[in-house]
Amino acid sequence: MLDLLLEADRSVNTIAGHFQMSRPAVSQHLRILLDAGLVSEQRHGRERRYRLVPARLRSVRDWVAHYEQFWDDRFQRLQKHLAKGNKE
Amino acid sequence: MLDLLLEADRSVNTIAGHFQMSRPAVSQHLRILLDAGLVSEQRHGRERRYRLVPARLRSVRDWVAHYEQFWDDRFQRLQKHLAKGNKE
DNA sequence: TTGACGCGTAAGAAAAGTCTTACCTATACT
DNA sequence: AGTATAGGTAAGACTTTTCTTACGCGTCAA
Repeated sequence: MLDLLLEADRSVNTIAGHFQMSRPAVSQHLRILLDAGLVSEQRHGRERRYRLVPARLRSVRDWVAHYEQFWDDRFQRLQKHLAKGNKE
Repeated sequence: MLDLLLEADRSVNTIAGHFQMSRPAVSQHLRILLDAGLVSEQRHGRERRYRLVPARLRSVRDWVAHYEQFWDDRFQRLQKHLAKGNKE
């Protein structure tokens, strides 16, 4: 669903067309994404188009990214250790 | 749990000590993370220490990050559109 | 204003996830 | 060998998620 929204804003029916599940099911998924702030809703007549909210996705990315410091820290510690070892 | 492993490799019991849930429950969580490749297992005697696998976390981050191109693309399209508008 | 369309929500069934206890194996200590 | 420790796995209870169908409300078009 996020992939679909990556291409363009889409209505519920359009999205549902790409899945096997029923329209209400898609609606419920979108509700979750909306509550999570990952998508926003635009009303156009009787349609509702959903759109990605990149800022929110960024915060998810950042949350995961923070675990990657791990290797850097570990590598630095190793380097320090080796530097000390050379002196002694 | 990932936060705990961010600090250092840890045994199951050590991890379980930080939670209210039972050790088997923690074991099951670790199994999931292991299957997902987010952590690795090192055996030390009768202990099993778990360690973050940053490469895998990176791929999660990248997966999310790719949705952020959205704004850039959209902005570029807008700029092109405006540029064209100025000429005409 | 009547019918069709787009969509949300409610209720309940079905499926998946997440615990706990009980039990088993492997390593370590004496 | 005998006992303690670390931890995985199985079975089952309980919770949560994720569907589906049925229905209601607003918008559009005749």
